[in-house]
Formats: sequence, C-alpha cells, structure tokens
Amino acid sequence: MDVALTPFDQLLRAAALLERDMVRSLEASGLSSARMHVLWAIGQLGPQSQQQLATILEVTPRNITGLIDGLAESGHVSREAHPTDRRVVLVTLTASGQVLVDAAVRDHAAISAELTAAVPAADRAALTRGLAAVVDRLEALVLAEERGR
Amino acid sequence: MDVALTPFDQLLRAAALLERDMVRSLEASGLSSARMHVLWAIGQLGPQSQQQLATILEVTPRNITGLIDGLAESGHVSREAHPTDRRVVLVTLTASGQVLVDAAVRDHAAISAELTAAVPAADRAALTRGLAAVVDRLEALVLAEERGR
DNA sequence: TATTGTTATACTCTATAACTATA
DNA sequence: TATAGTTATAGAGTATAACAATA
Repeated sequence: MDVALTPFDQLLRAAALLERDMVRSLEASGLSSARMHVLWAIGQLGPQSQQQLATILEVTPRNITGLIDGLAESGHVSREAHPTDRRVVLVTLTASGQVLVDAAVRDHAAISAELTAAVPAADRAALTRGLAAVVDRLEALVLAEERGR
Repeated sequence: MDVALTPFDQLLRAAALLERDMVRSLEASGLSSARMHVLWAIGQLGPQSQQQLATILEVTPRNITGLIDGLAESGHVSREAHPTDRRVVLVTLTASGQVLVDAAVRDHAAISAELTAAVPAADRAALTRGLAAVVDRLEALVLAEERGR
C-alpha cells in the first residue's frame, strides 16, 4: 500500500522530475538550463539589454556577461548596438537561437498536452483549482519570508 | 481575466517557487541545497558510505568528497571508520547536523500542512488523484526518454 | 552623478581521469 | 582484480568590488 503523499510531497517529486527532464532535453543542444532561460526570455520578450536580463533572471549583471559570452560563442545570440544609448548592449537571437526557442516552445506544448491528458477528465477542473490554491499560498509564503529579511 | 494555465505551467511555477523557498530557508544556516540534500539523506537512512551517497544523489564520488569536505569543515557531519571494511568512510551526522535535519523535517511538515489547508476541502481528493496521475505520467516520460539514450 | 557592462577575483557544484589503499 | 575514496585538473554558474564608457 502506498504511503499517503501530501500535495507538497507530490510537488517536490514533480519539481525533481521537471528539472531532470529539462537537463536531459537540453543535452542534445549542448545548452545549460541557465543559458536556455536566457534564450527563452529573449524569445518571449524580444531583444533585451543585459541589465534587463539580469532583472528578469534575478542574477547579477556580471553573471549575464558570462552567459551571453557563452551564447554568443555558440552562435545562439548576438550583441547588437542600442539605437540611441551607446552604453546598452541589445542581446538578440540569431537564426540558430530562434530555432532552439521554437523547439522549446513546441516541446513545452507537447508535454503540457500529454500531462493534461493523463488526468481523468472528471478531476481536471478540481486539479486546476487545487493547484492554483497551492501555488498562490506558496507564493504568498515565499514573498512573506523574503520581505521579512 | 487570467490566462488559462495548464497543470504543467502550474507545476513549473510551483517548482520555481519551491527552489526559491529552499534556497532562502537555507541561507540562515549557511548551507547550500546540495549539502542539505546530503544531510537529509543521512537523516533518513542513517550513516552512509560516500559511495552510497553518490548513488543516492546521482552524482560522482568525487563530488561527494567535496560536499563532505564542506560539511565536515562546518561541523555538520563526521567521517567515521567502517567497522569491517577499512576502505569505507561512514558519513555520520554530528549533533549540529542532526539539529538542522530536525528543523528541516519540521519545516517540511509545516509547509505541507499549510499548503494542504489552502486547498478547498472539496477539491483535495481530486487534487491528490490528479497530481498522482500527472506525476506518474511525467515519470514515465522522463524514464522513457532516459532509456532511449 | 547615475547607469551599463566589463575586468578581477573567488567560491560552489559538477565532471573525467589517474592514483592509493584495501578487499 | 575490483572497490572506496582522494588528488589533479577543468568548466559552468554564481557573487562582490572596482573600473571605463556613456548618459
């Protein structure tokens, strides 16, 4: 007989599997998840300054310099001049970077559909509501703890 | 109006929050999550050889050497002799290591209870069933992809 | 003065390969 | 011969601090 897992335990298990799947799926392209997050952000938001990327990814500007160095060397992004502010570097997807982002978007949609299909139709609405409640509470907890720091 | 999030998107959001919360909660103790995982494993399973830890955490033995070096220096574990096999190092929690593990277990239970309480009682059973279905499917996907490698 | 990005430096996690001690 | 752990080496991700170029 299975031990009764709480939703929290199930989320932890899911998080570990998601992490593992992301790393595995990136192996083929030779990208790290940190670098893929950069590509994904630019894919969603368009060309970004390194400062913007640092804010979005919540890392230091110095860290972004290193990530963009790697992505530029592998040919997935290019550093472009900002039209009016010569201090700013606009990080832009190359064709090969866009290919990876497009593939990631497709993978995301495919997994999303597969997982949704795995849930009994009668449970889907309650699952979505329950997950929303859990995620909202978790977010509140995290933000409260970060504020009191 | 909110965009309709799939369970997959909700899981990704939850995973990001869990990661963030773990890092934050470890800040106070000065531990990294890699080192906390070592303590947690020993707390669950009792003293372990470094080889066992390498298998459990799915990292190389060399990596374990480094993690145990750090944990020994901070006084959270000690390297003990194996009673019959002189090649083996038994990594054991010190009193201060046990204190951290106990605190982590309490935190885990507290968050678990808070998140469960956040879910409308009528949705709990369906949430647990739905999450189980999603996690099972995700696990099957990950294992299938890792096997075909 | 303030902002953007880089150089300098350092630490942690991770890996592979070669080696030592022990079984 | 095989196993457990360490030394040697390397690379990625992360951080702080000081600096140059530009606004």
